[in-house]
Amino acid sequence: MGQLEDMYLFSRVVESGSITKAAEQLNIAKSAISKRLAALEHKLGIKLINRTTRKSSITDAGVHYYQRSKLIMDEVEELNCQTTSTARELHGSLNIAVPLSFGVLHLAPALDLYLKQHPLLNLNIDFSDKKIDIVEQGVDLAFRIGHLENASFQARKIAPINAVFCASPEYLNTHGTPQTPHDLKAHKILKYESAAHAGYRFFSLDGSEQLVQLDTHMRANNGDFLMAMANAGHGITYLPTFIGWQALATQALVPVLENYQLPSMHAYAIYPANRHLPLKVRKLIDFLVERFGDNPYWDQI
Amino acid sequence: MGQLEDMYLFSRVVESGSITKAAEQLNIAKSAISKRLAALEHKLGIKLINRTTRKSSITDAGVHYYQRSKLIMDEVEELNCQTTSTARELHGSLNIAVPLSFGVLHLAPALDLYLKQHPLLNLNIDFSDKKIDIVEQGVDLAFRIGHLENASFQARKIAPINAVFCASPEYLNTHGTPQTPHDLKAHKILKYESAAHAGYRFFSLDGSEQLVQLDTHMRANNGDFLMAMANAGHGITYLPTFIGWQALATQALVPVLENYQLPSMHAYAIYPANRHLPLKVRKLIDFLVERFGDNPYWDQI
DNA sequence: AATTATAGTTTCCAAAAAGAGAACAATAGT
DNA sequence: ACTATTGTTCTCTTTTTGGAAACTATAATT
Repeated sequence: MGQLEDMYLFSRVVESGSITKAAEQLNIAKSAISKRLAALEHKLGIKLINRTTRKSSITDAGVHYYQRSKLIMDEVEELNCQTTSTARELHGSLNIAVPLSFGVLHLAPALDLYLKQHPLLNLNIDFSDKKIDIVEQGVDLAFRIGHLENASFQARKIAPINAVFCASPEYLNTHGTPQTPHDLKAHKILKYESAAHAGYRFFSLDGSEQLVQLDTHMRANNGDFLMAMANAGHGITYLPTFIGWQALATQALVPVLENYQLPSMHAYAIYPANRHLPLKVRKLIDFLVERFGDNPYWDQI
Repeated sequence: MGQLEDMYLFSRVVESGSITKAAEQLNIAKSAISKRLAALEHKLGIKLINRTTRKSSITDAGVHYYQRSKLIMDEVEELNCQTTSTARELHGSLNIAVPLSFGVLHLAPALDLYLKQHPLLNLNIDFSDKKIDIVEQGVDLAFRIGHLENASFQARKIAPINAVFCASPEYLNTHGTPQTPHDLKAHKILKYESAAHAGYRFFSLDGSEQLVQLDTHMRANNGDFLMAMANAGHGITYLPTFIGWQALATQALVPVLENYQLPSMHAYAIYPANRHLPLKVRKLIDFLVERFGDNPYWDQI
């Protein structure tokens, strides 16, 4: 195998953190990686990765080689696209990680369309709400909903995410309809995700702000489940419209506290902070931005 | 084989001008080149070289791919050196073409030393006075003596080349010693090379210039032969000091017309006008410049 | 126009390289 | 000390690659 392929192999080892993980991601035997890495090191005459039985650490020379290799691989990729794309379609594989609900509900149909437009692309998709390390996992593209904390990657907004407090009419009939954030304390709250943010920060329409701590009746890391529970009258949930739009449209769920807002959120496409992002990925992002836009279809009802 | 290796293969085909020549230079069967080039084109989805049975011409896409490939290969080469050289010697192969006389007399001893300093280098040397196309031949380095006409390559002066009209004492005793350029018309001239420059342009020490056409008694494209003939009393020759220095020192040959000069010449190292010249080549040039200098040993007597 | 010479392709076969899988070795964490 | 896990080594199989010669097409020659 060629030098360029060795570079790729090596970069996968570096990014995934171990030979074993790299082998899994690349779907080849770890013995192959071990051998080729050793061969590369022998050819260069210098150790790139210090290996102990339990952990590997990159050497100084390895860091340098890795960084330069990245640039070179980017250039090759770019050249291949440039040379090819004049006469050909987007092709190759698209490795993406998507959050469960948003992925199933909105990305899946969009990807279906995108792949029909570019039949030479093949898709490798991982549904999960875990916040993966895109570099370590070696994915081309992932998605985040909410806010971006660290910026160890590039990001682009693909849609605004609105959410409303809502409940089933039956529930509200029984328990009453809250008029102020404070009223929520008397209600059963169905909350998304972990204990990370224990309180909600409300902005009223006149601009004033209040923080309200709420006990939760149920907690889950899946929006569809929370919607189903709200539908079944289990309480009030703060539901993104991309999940609840249809239920809200049919009045199966009714919004409450419409005069108050919580901090706005966005859906982001995130990708490794490389110098160059492959055309197939950029095009996909463009496509999604175009499809969802500033006022996505699920908010247009 | 890897993509990078394909690039190299392709560039050799482009530079040599044909698959067959590239195969000869690379010492592999032309069938291999044909197959791999076809595979590369297939992968890119575009023809890089238009082939007819008798000649090949590069396509537009091919030109683009070639140029970009060159840059990429340079970067890889540079990276390899950088990564490697911290802990290792110069290595790899050195492909050079040298002129016959100068090569045997002065480059050979220098190369001997250089290779002893860098034992991991292996040498591939072609002695010939033909002016080869360094790109087409795929050599790393070649040498020219005289003047550079076209500049389809980079060049660096490695030594001044002086030459004097001289003859054996016996000859001068018999035929007399010329005092002016014009006097040479009465002498037997042993001339280097072809009919290219039929006349000599003399500069006298006071700066005046005169062109003298001389008939030649003997013509050869080998300086050693001309020196031997002059030694044997066959006539007057315009002999570079790098050939004649010892004969001149021992008075086996005596200079004439020392008050006149011909246009000055230099020995040049020439190399392809790439962006980056390999370290092993640059070091060799440095070494030669250092060794010969502005006043080479053959002129210090 | 027929012939010749040459450049590239194809085909077949041998050789080399690469990957899989299992056994093995080494060590960090328990 | 034990265990789990990581990387290496070994053998075997599969895949890829390269060489040789036959084949094809066409430019140059006659």
